[in-house]
Amino acid sequence: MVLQTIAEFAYPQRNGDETVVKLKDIAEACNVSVATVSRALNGLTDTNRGRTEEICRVAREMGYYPNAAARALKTNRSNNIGILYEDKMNHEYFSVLLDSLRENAEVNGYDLTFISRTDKAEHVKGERLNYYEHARRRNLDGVVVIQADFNSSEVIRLATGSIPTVIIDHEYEGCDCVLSDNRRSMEQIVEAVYNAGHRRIAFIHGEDGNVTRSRTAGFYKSCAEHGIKVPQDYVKEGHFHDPARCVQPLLELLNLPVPPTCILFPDDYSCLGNLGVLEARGIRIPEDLSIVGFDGIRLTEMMKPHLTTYSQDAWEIGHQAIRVVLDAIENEDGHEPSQIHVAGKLVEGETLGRM
Amino acid sequence: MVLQTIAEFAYPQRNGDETVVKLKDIAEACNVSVATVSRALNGLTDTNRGRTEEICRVAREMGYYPNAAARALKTNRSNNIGILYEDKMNHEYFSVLLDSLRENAEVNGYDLTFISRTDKAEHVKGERLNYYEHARRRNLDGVVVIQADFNSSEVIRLATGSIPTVIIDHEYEGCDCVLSDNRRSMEQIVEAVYNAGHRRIAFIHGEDGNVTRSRTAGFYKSCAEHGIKVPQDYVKEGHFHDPARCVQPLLELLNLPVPPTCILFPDDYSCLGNLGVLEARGIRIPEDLSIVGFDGIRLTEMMKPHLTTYSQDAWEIGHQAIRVVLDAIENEDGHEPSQIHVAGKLVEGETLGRM
DNA sequence: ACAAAGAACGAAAACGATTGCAGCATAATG
DNA sequence: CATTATGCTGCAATCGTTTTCGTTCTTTGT
Repeated sequence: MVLQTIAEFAYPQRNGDETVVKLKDIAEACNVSVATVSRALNGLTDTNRGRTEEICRVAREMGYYPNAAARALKTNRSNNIGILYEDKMNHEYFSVLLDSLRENAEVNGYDLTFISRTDKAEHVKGERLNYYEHARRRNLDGVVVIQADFNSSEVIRLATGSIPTVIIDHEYEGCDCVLSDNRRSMEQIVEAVYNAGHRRIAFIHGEDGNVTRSRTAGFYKSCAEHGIKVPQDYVKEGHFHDPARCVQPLLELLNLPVPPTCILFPDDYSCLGNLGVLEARGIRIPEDLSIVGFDGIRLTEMMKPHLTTYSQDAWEIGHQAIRVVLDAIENEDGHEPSQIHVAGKLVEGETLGRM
Repeated sequence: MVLQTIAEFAYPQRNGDETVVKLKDIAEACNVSVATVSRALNGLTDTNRGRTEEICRVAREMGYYPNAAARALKTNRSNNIGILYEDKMNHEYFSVLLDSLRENAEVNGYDLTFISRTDKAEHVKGERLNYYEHARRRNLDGVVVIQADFNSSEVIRLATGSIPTVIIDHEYEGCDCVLSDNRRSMEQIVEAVYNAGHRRIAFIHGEDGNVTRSRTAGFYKSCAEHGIKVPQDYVKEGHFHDPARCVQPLLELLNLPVPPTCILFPDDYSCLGNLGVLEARGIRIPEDLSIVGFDGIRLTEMMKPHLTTYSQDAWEIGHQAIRVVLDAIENEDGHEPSQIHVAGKLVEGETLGRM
């Protein structure tokens, strides 16, 4: 079956049509110079209308596509945007983000390339190439930093270098960045929990960092605004995407003399992964305890009961990131660094009960 | 705090060090010709030992890195490998695979670029660029197809074209491909289930395709080998990564006069997502029913009870894919197309009970 | 000591595109 | 009709490398 399909489409002249069409070929076919062809294909103004159309037609017929390397060499533009991330990307948020970046770059005619740090050049053998040099070497037009050690000199070098760079989920002063609006999202969550009647709200946050600080700030602020006084032992440190390291704080909360009626988790994973702990103690969700996750991973919708969580708009973040970096690239002079906060939205599941 | 850090590393001469060092600069500094510098840096033989070392030293000191575009133009090699995937990549398997590809490419001095199909060129405006042309145009040295419509003429064009291509999880005759050994993995699962004492084993498989066929074949084969006669209505069609579309077949199985004692799901998602259905009917896992997933996503370890599943070795698949495509690239003539099957391993959770 | 071989290097031609400049028509203007 | 403006076009330089080929100078063998 499959073989049939292949045969059907097979290209017997496997090497036959491998000649690459270049400007020169079109020029000869049209009896004009390469310069004219180049101008015509690039849609420059000073070209004869009729001839331009003919050249374009012939180019299409001959299957012409510009050689990216030659063009990059000459114009110093690669139509390529670098993606920097250091750790593994085993998180749905990143997957969606990456998809978004790719698609948004694509519609603008840009490709995405991962920035690595190795190089085969002899004279630097063994040495690690720094990100910035790598980006320069690859003629990248811009860079999107998805996830990295934001305090490393390397990343800062990149952000302050001459290549347009946008940072995701971290703030550098004077640099372009796009962030999930962590502060506001916590506020929204607290608001919803409050509206459901809860007054004893606990928060297990992730490890220290930008994200955690924003969320914690949002949590306290919103509680204060609703007149809730948060006991000190209602806020515990857990760990992102690591249920095992959230067990301890969770148990501490449950064992409190006056335990919370609702617990906010650092993310969906650490929440879902601890359902077993709750079940083991005979705690019913949401009758006995309400829980709220964060991220809105797909599984939260599939499970019973649906997890109440907060969906970060990873797609929009990617969209904005590309928009900003393209502006920096194509609008070189007039570009003003901007810090964009992207809001997500609460996903109403079934684990937040009314009190 | 963050600002401090930035200030610390700040590069006040934000444009000062932006001059790019090229061969010519090194040549002048060393009083030799560019040709010599090029040869020295590339480690060619016909160069003086002492001078070569000096040139390398100077190059390093001046912070030289070759211009990728110029090199690509001249050598017709970009040190760039294309990645093709069409759908969204919201699946852990793909994330790991991508990470693996990236890292394995990186240690070999290659970068990864996504293949898209748009282009800004005037004469093709509006028309979709086909994958093959895009790959050529970008001077990609090789392509890894992660996920695509394998029956489309475009993909086949790519696989049969002159650019080294390796296909993941699909078989084309005469083409390089790396696959999860779906057949064998099902056999291993059935074996484990059999050893746990089960004789009434049902299988909900995913939608039709290569993967499903291999798994189904493995299922039947292994059952036969163990002397199990599989009733026709023990094998149902479900859908990958879509719990909702697995509910129907699941219910049909549960309502059977002689229901199975163990159900194999197409993947972890469709399994986990249906735990609620089972719970709603008061079915205890694994006392009343054993279930087995597929994929080994992280959440399966975090949940209680741990899901018994089968972990595909995505990392190894990526490793092999890069190995194969690099061989095809660098060993152009002597390369023999190979079909590599990568085995995974059973993850013993707690949802497979003894009968 | 002399021819042949070998080692190391430089000059220059590519690679395929873009673009400033000059030229040559033709059209517009006085 | 002479002059200037305008619209297209081609020539050639250029981007930063790699690589062929020839030259020079040193080494080796007899």
